[in-house]
This record gives sequence, C-alpha cells and structure tokens, in this order.
Amino acid sequence: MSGMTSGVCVESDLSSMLQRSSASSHHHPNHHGYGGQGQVSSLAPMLDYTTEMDRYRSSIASFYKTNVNMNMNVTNFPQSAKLAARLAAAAPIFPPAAARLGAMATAPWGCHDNMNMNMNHPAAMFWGRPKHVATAPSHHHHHHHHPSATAGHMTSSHGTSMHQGGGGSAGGGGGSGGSGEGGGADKHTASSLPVTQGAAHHHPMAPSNGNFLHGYGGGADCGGMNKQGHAHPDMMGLSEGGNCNGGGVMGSSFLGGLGLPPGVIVMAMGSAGGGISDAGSAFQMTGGQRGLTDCQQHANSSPCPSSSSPSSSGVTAGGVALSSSSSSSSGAVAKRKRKRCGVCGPCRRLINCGVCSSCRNRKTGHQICKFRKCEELKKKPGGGGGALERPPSVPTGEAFRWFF
DNA sequence: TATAACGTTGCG
DNA sequence: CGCAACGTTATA
Repeated sequence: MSGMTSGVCVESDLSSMLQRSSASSHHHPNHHGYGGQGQVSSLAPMLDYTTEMDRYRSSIASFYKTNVNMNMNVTNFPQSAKLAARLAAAAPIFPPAAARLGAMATAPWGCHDNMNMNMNHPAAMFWGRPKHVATAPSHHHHHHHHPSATAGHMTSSHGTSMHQGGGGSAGGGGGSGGSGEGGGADKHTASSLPVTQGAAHHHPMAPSNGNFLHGYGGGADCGGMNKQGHAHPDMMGLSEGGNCNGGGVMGSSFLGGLGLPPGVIVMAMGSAGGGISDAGSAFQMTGGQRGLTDCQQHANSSPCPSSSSPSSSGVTAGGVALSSSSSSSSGAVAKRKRKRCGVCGPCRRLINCGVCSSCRNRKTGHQICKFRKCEELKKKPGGGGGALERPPSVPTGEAFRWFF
C-alpha cells in the first residue's frame, strides 16, 4: 500500500493522510457507497487497472512532482494530446465538483469527510454510478464514526472511493480505467491486494457483482478498445492528475499538514474550489475546454435545467460553473443542445469503446460511444425528475457558501 | 473547415 | 421500444 499511495497521486495521498488522521485504518470509507449499489463491484476491472495504474503512477508521480501545481496541464503527457485534453477536461470535471461537494458538505464537520472528498476524485474514476452516487449517500451509515447526521448528503463523498482506501490510489485509478480494458488477468493477482482489503471491510459489495456497469461491462469487452486502450493509461493518469490538481494538491497539503480544523478545511476547500476553477481554466487551456464547457453548461442546462440554473445561478450547484457566462443566458436559449453532465459513469469514461455501434459508425452515426453516453442525456430531454446528482451537490454548495 | 456530439426522425 | 442515420450545433 504505502508505496502505492505515495506514488499515486496527491489525491491519494490526501485520502490516505486524511484517513490516517481521522482513523487509522479501517474504516474507511469504503464502505459505502457504491457498495450498496454494487457499482464498485467492478473490482476486477479495477485490479487490472491497478496494475497499470502503478505504471502510470510512477510516471505520474514524477510528473506531479514536477508539475505539482494545479496547472499540471495535460501538456505534460506524452500521449496524444487529444486524449489528454479530454481527460483533462473530463477528469477535472467531476472531481472537482465532487470534491467540492464533499468538501463543502463535510468541511464543516470534520476531517473524515475530507477524506471523502478526496475520495471523490477517485470516485470519479470509477464507473460509477452516477445516479447512485448522488443518491447513495444517504445510506452508508456504516461509517463508524462520522460526524453525524449530516452525513447524509455527503453522498459522493463517501462512497466513492474509499474502498480503495488503503490502496486507494490504486483503486481509484484502477477503477476508472477499469472499464476499458479487461485485460491483464495476470495482473489481478498483484492488484488483488487492494481488493482484498477492500473486501474485508467493505461491505457487501461483492466483488463479483456485476453491477458495475453493465454497460461498462461492455466496455470491458471493449478489450478491443485496446487501440484506444493505451489511452486509458493516459486517461487514468490524467484523470488522477486532474483531480489532484484540481484542488487535491493544495488541499492535501493543507489537510495533511494542518490539523485541519473544520474552518481551515473549508478554506481549503474554498481554495480548492478556487483552485478548481482555476484548474478548470487551466484545463481549458489545455484543451479541456470541451469538458469544462460541458460541465458548466450542463450545469446550466442539462442536468437540471430548471433546478440547477435557477438555484445555482451559476457557480453553486454545478460546481464548476464558473462563468459560462454567455451560455448562462439560462432563460433565453434554454433549449440548446444539452451537454454531458460530466459526472455520471459514462461521462467519466473518457474513452470510446471502439466496438459499439456508435463508435463504429461514428462517421455516419454522429453519436458518442454508447458507453460514454451521458446518463443525463439518455434520460431524456425534459428530465423533470432527475435531480439526484445535482441536488446533493446543491445543498452542499449552499453549505459551502455559508462559510463565505 | 473538421471533428465531436446532441436531437430528431425513420425503420425494424 | 430500441437502433441507426441524418441534421444541427458546438468547439478546436
């Protein structure tokens, strides 16, 4: 574990740190979340990725050191810029958002949560379940301690990632990539480590559950993806990096170093938030634009057009929505194309499976990979109900504001 | 201008 | 109802 942690990314560190601080080892977070949903289940995939992740990590790690800052624009990545860009974009998207959420929500309370935040990032990676994520939160009780009641909203925070807890980093990384390659069974073994742990504590998430994305399953199949496959790594890396960057880095330092009084934390978060936004911009620079934009926009329109826009008025909810100013016109255009939410599993995906009809017919179909199709968009246009994802966040956001 | 993706429509 | 393709929009 240790190795992993350090290596991986800051975020992981954070999480680990946090964990330590708060609780020593167990607990974690794992539990949750997803557990219920089973999403996480995809341990297997994770494993695979885990291994790979290691590689990346190393690279990333170094990379990090070098570029530690939030700016770590993807640029560094050797790989295809595009992917990188995307990744960057994508990654940043939720993580930050999630992070914020988590942060905000938790901030007030305590460290624990913080961890969660971090976790979020990772979370981003895993397949996830978009919705669940949002919803899931409620339960998790298990955490042992936690602060209290509020726990509820933390939603994403917990669940997400934790199980990786120990191996967190690994897990996270793996997770995200997971879907894609199904590849190296062999590796599993090694990777199994994390899993084991996770399993132990975790709950019921049966490793096997297939839950984890049916869709993704497909993704896995995508083994074919290989062509793009290598991309994963990048992605993974990026994503992690992105996350870290986003606020992770900073946050970590704070948290870790400081004791982290709630207030402080908050600040961190705030900063993180700021950072995030910055990151966002950074990403954009990189080319992540699209991603960002998506986020922002979706904030306005897609996810919860109605709810989000109004309430959020901008920054709040979506999390990222900094300035989409123009588009924000909210009322006016309203019916534009909806954008990907950026937080759902598919959106997190980042890579095209290459085997689905959409991928194969991209030229004629003009459709995004099925595995990457945003849940929100799938939902349908009107979308009246949905709300889950954002909602949680929203509250969070508010909480967040309070501080300010 | 090229590419990616959303929205809509037509077909099975 | 689901899928595939077309048209359109958005971004680089």
